[in-house]
Amino acid sequence: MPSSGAATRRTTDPAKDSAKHPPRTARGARTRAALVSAARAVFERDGYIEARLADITAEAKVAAGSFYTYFASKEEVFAAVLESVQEEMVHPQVRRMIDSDDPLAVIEASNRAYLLAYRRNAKLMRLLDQVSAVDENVQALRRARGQAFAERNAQSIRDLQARGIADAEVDPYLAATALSAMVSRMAYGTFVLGDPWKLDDLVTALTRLWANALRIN
Amino acid sequence: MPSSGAATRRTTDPAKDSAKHPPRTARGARTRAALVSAARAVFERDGYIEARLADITAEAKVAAGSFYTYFASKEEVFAAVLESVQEEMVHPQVRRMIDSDDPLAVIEASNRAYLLAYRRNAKLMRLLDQVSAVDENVQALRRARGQAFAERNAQSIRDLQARGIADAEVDPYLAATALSAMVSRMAYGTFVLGDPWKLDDLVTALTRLWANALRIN
Amino acid sequence: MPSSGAATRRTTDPAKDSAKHPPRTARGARTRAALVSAARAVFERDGYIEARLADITAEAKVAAGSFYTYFASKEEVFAAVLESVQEEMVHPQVRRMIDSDDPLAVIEASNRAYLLAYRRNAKLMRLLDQVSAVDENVQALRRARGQAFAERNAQSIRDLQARGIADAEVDPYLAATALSAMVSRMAYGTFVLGDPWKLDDLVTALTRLWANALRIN
Amino acid sequence: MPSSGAATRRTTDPAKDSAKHPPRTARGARTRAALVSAARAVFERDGYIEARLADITAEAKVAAGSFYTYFASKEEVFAAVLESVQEEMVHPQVRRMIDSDDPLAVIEASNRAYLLAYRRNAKLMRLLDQVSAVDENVQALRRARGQAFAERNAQSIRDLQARGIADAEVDPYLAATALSAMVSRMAYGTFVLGDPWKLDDLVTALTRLWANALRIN
DNA sequence: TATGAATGAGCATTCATTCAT
DNA sequence: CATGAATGAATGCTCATTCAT
Repeated sequence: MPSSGAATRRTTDPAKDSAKHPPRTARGARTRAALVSAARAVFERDGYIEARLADITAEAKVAAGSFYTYFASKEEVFAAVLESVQEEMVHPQVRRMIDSDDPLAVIEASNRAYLLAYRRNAKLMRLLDQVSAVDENVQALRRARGQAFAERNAQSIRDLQARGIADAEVDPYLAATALSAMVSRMAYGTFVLGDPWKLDDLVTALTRLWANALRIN
Repeated sequence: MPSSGAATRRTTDPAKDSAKHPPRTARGARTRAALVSAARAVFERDGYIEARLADITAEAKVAAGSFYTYFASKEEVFAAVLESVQEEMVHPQVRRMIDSDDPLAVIEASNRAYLLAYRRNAKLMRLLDQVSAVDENVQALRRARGQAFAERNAQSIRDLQARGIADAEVDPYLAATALSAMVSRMAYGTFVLGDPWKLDDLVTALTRLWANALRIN
Repeated sequence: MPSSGAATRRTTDPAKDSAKHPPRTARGARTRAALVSAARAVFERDGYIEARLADITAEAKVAAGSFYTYFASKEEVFAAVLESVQEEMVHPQVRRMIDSDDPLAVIEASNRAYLLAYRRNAKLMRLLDQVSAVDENVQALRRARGQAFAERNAQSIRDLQARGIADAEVDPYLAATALSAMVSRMAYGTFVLGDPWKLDDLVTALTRLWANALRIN
Repeated sequence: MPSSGAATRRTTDPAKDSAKHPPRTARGARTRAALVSAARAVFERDGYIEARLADITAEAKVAAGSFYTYFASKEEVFAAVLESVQEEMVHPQVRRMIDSDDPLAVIEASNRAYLLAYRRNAKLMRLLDQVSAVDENVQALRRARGQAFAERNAQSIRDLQARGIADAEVDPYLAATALSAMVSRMAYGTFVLGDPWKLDDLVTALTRLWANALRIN
């Protein structure tokens, strides 16, 4: 409402033409990048809800109106922030188990990698959690990502079951979802909420729980 | 709470007399109750952030100003809402395992009870999740509650370990936390986000994973 | 976006609940009246387009936000202004000619009355013209009013034709519309645009043209 | 223009070099033409008030800044648009009556020509009406044009009066103004507002009214 | 000349909070 | 206690206009 702002002007609302077209100039690219970077800083500092567009433009040392050259809303910059950190966001997964692999070692490595990545991006993860609670698009994005990982992990579990070294009774997809959730939630507690676990203890314990849960060996 | 660079937003004195003396008359009690009930409805409908005090007073069929007779802020009504549903909030836990119990049956019963309670209060749980992402007090409350349950479950695990029927290698408290997190997160996915698990399948699978994880038997 | 103003909040847009409910207090009634009166003054001074809600609230010596207690938009206050001057707006019409009347005298009287009323409300008429050019609702209102008068005048013409003292060849409704338009347009030119006609000359000339056009006698 | 109490809104120096020297190259001429053409399209589509310079430059496939190479403001492009359609704008008039002409036939032909021209340029006329309500220059232009036609028609009337075939009692200039207004207003109603008159009926009726009004014959 | 990014004043609108009745 | 009108700071957003390239 956005009609929002000044009086509504357009009678035809072209669905808030998103995307705004990318910068056509080097200067434009710089400004856009400054905005995305400033947005990340402000979001991480103040949280998504409290973040004011004015704070973002101030942080980017850019005029208030310039924001709208590149983004149509707070949601949109947030999406751009996510995009810009996509590789950091990559959810490390339990790699596909290969016959030759030692399953325990693979699980441990995966968990360690996941937790390290989480710790590295703890602020971002907190942010993502906040936004998910409020923005349906982000929530959907997050679910989709989670499901993709669950599916991969499910495949690993199927492999192990096929090799006869994992409990054949558990539903691979449900188990993958649940165990991933367990690890993810512990990472959240530790790195976002500040639960006082030590990384190595976490890795050891979660790996053992995970392996036990699948009755590996 | 953001230590934003932006100007202070609230003009209210932080030392504001919170807790607002309780109603002294029957009429006052009724009004207060109407506000709490309306607040819950509005919060569940619109979410915490979107909820306007005006909506709450409207829903309660009470004048806007009357709100401040009983509460000093949105946070405060929310606390009152939580208070009013405290018993529903009681987090069913894995009951202390007693020698005579069949551990598996106990775990299954606990999980089923937990999931049923979660399903019954799904709206509230979603709400709690939203508010936690935004209000530090609620977040702290939630953590405290979670830790209490974890501690109880940890004790159960210690018992099982002492009886020699659970993996002695796992840290009881960490395991309790992680497994509780797993169940809780699956409940959230299912009843809040709408993941399409069936209750019985969930109970069965989570119970098996939990039992396996502790190498029970 | 309306969206509009701050970020869009409601997911359910109840079609901009117009009407806002009338004041329930004497004070409220006074404030509302002050706003309507201020709005009229500002509209007449600055024109509809240039009028700022801030100017209106300032003129009414009322806080900016109070505007929205009674109106949802500029259009809505404008409607209230029109309502408040409804009787002044009453378009004097050519009264139904009765057998005993002297048609010429009736026409002259009607035209004089119309022109006087127009002169009295010249600012308002200018305003109405401006808004009609921009707001479809007002345009529709104006047309409806015009058509009603045309219909009455048409009936007068039919009477005269029936009595054999008006040109039977002219379409009564079309003639009524056209001759009313002629008078109205001259009033606009004179009292709004400042064409230098003298009232009596106008009355005389228009009456003669009108009577001639119908070949009265 | 409002002598509003509000702060001055435009920062532009009123002594701004209007008229912007004409294009010096062929390319410049093309760009200017594209802007004028785009402006007309946008004005007719969105109305003068709603039209954004950005829409015009977009429609012209020209950069935003290029606008100011040729025009200093929206008013100025609008003037250029009017200029570019000047011949279409030519208000067909009641041609000077020549002794040999059949006055009725001349009037009918003039009215028909006028109405046809109006129909052809209905969008433009609507636009002109809108802008007149807001821009004093355009309003003045329109009045001047109207007066010129009135003067010509007045001369025709004088001729007819001199020939003894028109009512000598009517003021030629006032009558010319009033009858022109009548026709013009009916054209507006029909072609802009959508009153359901048929062209031929209009021509017939207006011609008869006009002729009657002057007591021709 | 053309480009398109940057600017920033200007304005509408929301809503928690106060307070006279 | 209840009422509901008044308040006004806070903020998002628009768009004419400038200017470096």
